[in-house]
Amino acid sequence: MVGEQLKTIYQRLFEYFGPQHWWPGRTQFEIIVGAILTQNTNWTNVEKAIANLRRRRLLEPLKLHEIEIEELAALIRPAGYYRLKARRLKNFLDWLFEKHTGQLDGLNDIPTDLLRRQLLGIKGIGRETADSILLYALDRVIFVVDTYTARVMLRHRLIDTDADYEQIQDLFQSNLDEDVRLFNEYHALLVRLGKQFCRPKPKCSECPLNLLPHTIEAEYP
DNA sequence: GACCAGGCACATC
DNA sequence: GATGTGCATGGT
Repeated sequence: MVGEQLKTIYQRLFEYFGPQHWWPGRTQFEIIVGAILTQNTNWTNVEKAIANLRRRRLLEPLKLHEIEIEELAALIRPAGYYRLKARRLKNFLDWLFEKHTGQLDGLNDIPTDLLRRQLLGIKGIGRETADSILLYALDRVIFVVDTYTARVMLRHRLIDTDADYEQIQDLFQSNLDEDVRLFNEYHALLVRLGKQFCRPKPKCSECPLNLLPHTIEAEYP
Protein backbone atom coordinates (compact mmCIF):
# COMPACT_ATOMS: atom_id res chain seq x y z
CA MET A 1 0.00 0.00 0.00
CA VAL A 2 1.37 3.36 -1.08
CA GLY A 3 0.00 5.14 1.98
CA GLU A 4 2.03 2.90 4.28
CA GLN A 5 5.21 3.51 2.27
CA LEU A 6 4.65 7.24 2.38
CA LYS A 7 4.11 7.11 6.14
CA THR A 8 7.23 5.00 6.63
CA ILE A 9 9.31 7.47 4.64
CA TYR A 10 7.89 10.34 6.68
CA GLN A 11 8.62 8.62 9.98
CA ARG A 12 12.20 7.85 9.04
CA LEU A 13 12.84 11.36 7.83
CA PHE A 14 11.33 12.89 10.95
CA GLU A 15 13.30 10.59 13.22
CA TYR A 16 16.50 11.35 11.36
CA PHE A 17 16.21 15.11 10.77
CA GLY A 18 13.63 16.25 13.33
CA PRO A 19 11.21 19.13 12.75
CA GLN A 20 12.28 21.61 10.04
CA HIS A 21 10.24 24.62 11.25
CA TRP A 22 9.14 25.71 7.79
CA TRP A 23 8.58 28.17 6.26
CA PRO A 24 11.66 30.16 7.35
CA GLY A 25 9.82 33.50 7.28
CA ARG A 26 8.46 35.82 9.94
CA THR A 27 5.18 36.84 8.34
CA GLN A 28 2.71 35.61 5.75
CA PHE A 29 3.92 38.23 3.33
CA GLU A 30 7.58 37.41 3.84
CA ILE A 31 6.79 33.77 3.06
CA ILE A 32 5.13 34.76 -0.20
CA VAL A 33 8.09 36.94 -1.18
CA GLY A 34 10.46 34.09 -0.33
CA ALA A 35 8.40 31.62 -2.37
CA ILE A 36 8.82 33.75 -5.47
CA LEU A 37 12.47 34.57 -4.87
CA THR A 38 13.52 30.97 -4.27
CA GLN A 39 12.45 29.77 -7.72
CA ASN A 40 15.38 27.68 -8.97
CA THR A 41 17.60 29.45 -6.49
CA ASN A 42 19.57 28.51 -3.40
CA TRP A 43 17.83 29.66 -0.22
CA THR A 44 20.95 31.39 1.14
CA ASN A 45 20.83 33.75 -1.84
CA VAL A 46 17.18 34.45 -1.11
CA GLU A 47 18.03 35.30 2.50
CA LYS A 48 20.38 38.04 1.32
CA ALA A 49 17.66 39.54 -0.84
CA ILE A 50 15.09 39.37 1.97
CA ALA A 51 17.58 40.96 4.37
CA ASN A 52 17.92 43.88 1.95
CA LEU A 53 14.14 44.29 1.86
CA ARG A 54 13.89 44.07 5.64
CA ARG A 55 16.58 46.69 6.15
CA ARG A 56 14.56 49.02 3.98
CA ARG A 57 11.32 48.15 5.81
CA LEU A 58 9.81 46.97 2.55
CA LEU A 59 8.40 43.62 3.68
CA GLU A 60 4.78 44.67 3.48
CA PRO A 61 2.41 44.62 0.51
CA LEU A 62 1.82 48.38 0.29
CA LYS A 63 5.54 49.23 0.31
CA LEU A 64 6.46 46.70 -2.34
CA HIS A 65 3.49 47.76 -4.40
CA GLU A 66 4.63 51.37 -4.39
CA ILE A 67 8.37 50.93 -4.92
CA GLU A 68 9.82 51.40 -8.39
CA ILE A 69 10.50 48.10 -10.08
CA GLU A 70 14.10 49.04 -10.90
CA GLU A 71 14.79 49.77 -7.25
CA LEU A 72 13.17 46.50 -6.21
CA ALA A 73 15.24 44.61 -8.76
CA ALA A 74 18.47 46.10 -7.40
CA LEU A 75 17.55 45.09 -3.85
CA ILE A 76 16.76 41.49 -4.70
CA ARG A 77 19.78 41.09 -6.95
CA PRO A 78 21.48 38.43 -4.78
CA ALA A 79 18.54 36.08 -5.39
CA GLY A 80 19.38 35.83 -9.09
CA TYR A 81 17.02 36.33 -12.06
CA TYR A 82 16.45 39.63 -10.31
CA ARG A 83 14.78 41.58 -13.13
CA LEU A 84 12.45 38.65 -13.78
CA LYS A 85 11.62 38.20 -10.10
CA ALA A 86 11.03 41.91 -9.52
CA ARG A 87 8.40 41.72 -12.26
CA ARG A 88 6.92 38.58 -10.70
CA LEU A 89 6.64 40.20 -7.27
CA LYS A 90 4.98 43.19 -8.91
CA ASN A 91 2.58 40.88 -10.75
CA PHE A 92 1.54 39.31 -7.44
CA LEU A 93 1.09 42.70 -5.78
CA ASP A 94 -0.88 44.08 -8.71
CA TRP A 95 -3.21 41.11 -8.36
CA LEU A 96 -3.44 41.54 -4.58
CA PHE A 97 -4.32 45.22 -4.82
CA GLU A 98 -6.52 45.11 -7.88
CA LYS A 99 -8.51 42.02 -6.90
CA HIS A 100 -8.24 41.94 -3.11
CA THR A 101 -7.62 45.48 -1.81
CA GLY A 102 -4.05 44.65 -0.87
CA GLN A 103 -5.08 42.64 2.18
CA LEU A 104 -3.87 39.06 2.59
CA ASP A 105 -6.72 38.57 5.06
CA GLY A 106 -9.08 39.11 2.17
CA LEU A 107 -7.93 35.78 0.74
CA ASN A 108 -9.27 33.80 3.69
CA ASP A 109 -12.80 33.52 2.31
CA ILE A 110 -11.70 32.05 -1.00
CA PRO A 111 -11.90 28.26 -1.40
CA THR A 112 -8.49 26.65 -1.90
CA ASP A 113 -9.09 25.34 -5.43
CA LEU A 114 -10.34 28.71 -6.64
CA LEU A 115 -7.48 30.56 -4.97
CA ARG A 116 -4.99 28.16 -6.55
CA ARG A 117 -6.38 28.88 -10.00
CA GLN A 118 -6.20 32.61 -9.33
CA LEU A 119 -2.58 32.38 -8.22
CA LEU A 120 -1.71 30.33 -11.30
CA GLY A 121 -3.19 33.13 -13.39
CA ILE A 122 -0.46 35.50 -12.19
CA LYS A 123 2.43 35.56 -14.63
CA GLY A 124 5.49 34.12 -12.90
CA ILE A 125 3.58 32.03 -10.38
CA GLY A 126 3.59 28.39 -11.38
CA ARG A 127 2.40 25.31 -9.57
CA GLU A 128 5.13 24.96 -6.98
CA THR A 129 5.12 28.64 -6.10
CA ALA A 130 1.31 28.75 -5.90
CA ASP A 131 1.23 25.65 -3.71
CA SER A 132 4.03 26.95 -1.47
CA ILE A 133 2.05 30.14 -0.92
CA LEU A 134 -1.14 28.17 -0.25
CA LEU A 135 0.46 25.74 2.22
CA TYR A 136 3.09 27.81 3.96
CA ALA A 137 1.61 31.32 3.92
CA LEU A 138 -2.11 30.61 3.90
CA ASP A 139 -2.33 27.29 5.81
CA ARG A 140 -4.23 25.50 3.07
CA VAL A 141 -4.16 21.71 2.80
CA ILE A 142 -2.06 21.42 -0.35
CA PHE A 143 1.01 19.25 -0.92
CA VAL A 144 3.95 21.05 -2.51
CA VAL A 145 5.87 19.17 -5.18
CA ASP A 146 9.36 20.24 -6.20
CA THR A 147 12.38 18.76 -7.95
CA TYR A 148 13.47 16.88 -4.84
CA THR A 149 10.01 15.45 -4.23
CA ALA A 150 9.85 14.07 -7.75
CA ARG A 151 13.40 12.72 -7.56
CA VAL A 152 12.92 10.95 -4.22
CA MET A 153 9.59 9.46 -5.32
CA LEU A 154 11.04 8.31 -8.63
CA ARG A 155 14.09 6.74 -7.10
CA HIS A 156 11.85 4.84 -4.69
CA ARG A 157 9.66 3.67 -7.55
CA LEU A 158 6.57 5.37 -6.15
CA ILE A 159 5.96 7.25 -9.39
CA ASP A 160 6.73 6.65 -13.04
CA THR A 161 9.28 8.68 -14.98
CA ASP A 162 6.54 10.48 -16.89
CA ALA A 163 4.43 11.47 -13.86
CA ASP A 164 3.47 15.13 -13.99
CA TYR A 165 3.11 17.62 -11.13
CA GLU A 166 -0.55 16.94 -10.35
CA GLN A 167 -0.04 13.18 -10.37
CA ILE A 168 2.76 13.42 -7.82
CA GLN A 169 0.73 15.83 -5.72
CA ASP A 170 -2.24 13.50 -5.86
CA LEU A 171 -0.10 10.60 -4.66
CA PHE A 172 0.41 12.41 -1.35
CA GLN A 173 -2.99 14.02 -1.07
CA SER A 174 -4.87 10.77 -1.73
CA ASN A 175 -2.76 8.56 0.52
CA LEU A 176 -2.14 10.75 3.57
CA ASP A 177 -4.38 12.44 6.13
CA GLU A 178 -5.28 15.92 4.86
CA ASP A 179 -3.32 17.72 7.54
CA VAL A 180 -1.63 21.08 7.03
CA ARG A 181 1.05 20.38 9.61
CA LEU A 182 1.85 16.97 8.10
CA PHE A 183 2.07 18.40 4.58
CA ASN A 184 4.22 21.25 5.85
CA GLU A 185 6.70 19.00 7.59
CA TYR A 186 6.73 16.30 4.93
CA HIS A 187 7.68 18.62 2.09
CA ALA A 188 10.31 20.36 4.20
CA LEU A 189 11.82 16.99 5.12
CA LEU A 190 11.93 15.90 1.48
CA VAL A 191 13.82 19.07 0.60
CA ARG A 192 16.21 18.49 3.49
CA LEU A 193 16.79 14.91 2.34
CA GLY A 194 17.21 16.02 -1.24
CA LYS A 195 19.78 18.68 -0.44
CA GLN A 196 21.89 16.30 1.59
CA PHE A 197 21.51 12.90 -0.08
CA CYS A 198 19.25 12.84 -3.13
CA ARG A 199 21.06 15.22 -5.42
CA PRO A 200 21.62 14.46 -9.10
CA LYS A 201 24.61 12.45 -7.93
CA PRO A 202 23.01 10.49 -5.06
CA LYS A 203 24.65 9.45 -1.80
CA CYS A 204 22.47 6.42 -1.12
CA SER A 205 24.91 4.64 1.18
CA GLU A 206 24.62 7.47 3.70
CA CYS A 207 20.91 8.18 3.18
CA PRO A 208 18.44 7.56 6.04
CA LEU A 209 16.13 5.89 3.50
CA ASN A 210 18.91 3.59 2.33
CA LEU A 211 17.25 0.40 3.53
CA LEU A 212 13.94 1.07 1.79
CA PRO A 213 13.52 -0.54 -1.62
CA HIS A 214 14.62 1.75 -4.40
CA THR A 215 16.54 1.91 -7.62
CA ILE A 216 18.61 4.73 -8.99
CA GLU A 217 18.07 5.55 -12.61
CA ALA A 218 21.51 6.63 -13.70
CA GLU A 219 20.18 8.73 -16.52
CA TYR A 220 17.66 10.63 -14.41
CA PRO A 221 18.80 14.08 -13.20
C1' DG B 1 35.91 26.23 -13.84
C1' DA B 2 32.04 23.22 -13.73
C1' DC B 3 28.07 22.17 -11.35
C1' DC B 4 24.12 23.17 -8.72
C1' DA B 5 20.15 25.73 -6.52
C1' DG B 6 13.06 24.78 -2.80
C1' DG B 7 10.85 27.36 -11.44
C1' DC B 8 8.54 29.62 -15.00
C1' DA B 9 7.20 31.36 -19.54
C1' DC B 10 7.64 31.09 -24.13
C1' DA B 11 9.20 29.45 -28.82
C1' DT B 12 9.33 25.80 -31.80
C1' DC B 13 8.54 21.38 -33.63
C1' DG C 1 2.28 17.36 -25.80
C1' DA C 2 7.17 17.19 -25.56
C1' DT C 3 11.44 19.48 -25.75
C1' DG C 4 14.73 23.45 -25.65
C1' DT C 5 16.10 28.05 -24.02
C1' DG C 6 16.63 32.44 -21.34
C1' DC C 7 16.73 34.21 -16.97
C1' DA C 8 21.54 35.40 -12.92
C1' DT C 9 23.65 35.30 -8.46
C1' DG C 10 26.56 32.88 -5.23
C1' DG C 11 28.27 28.56 -2.83
C1' DT C 12 30.85 24.11 -3.30
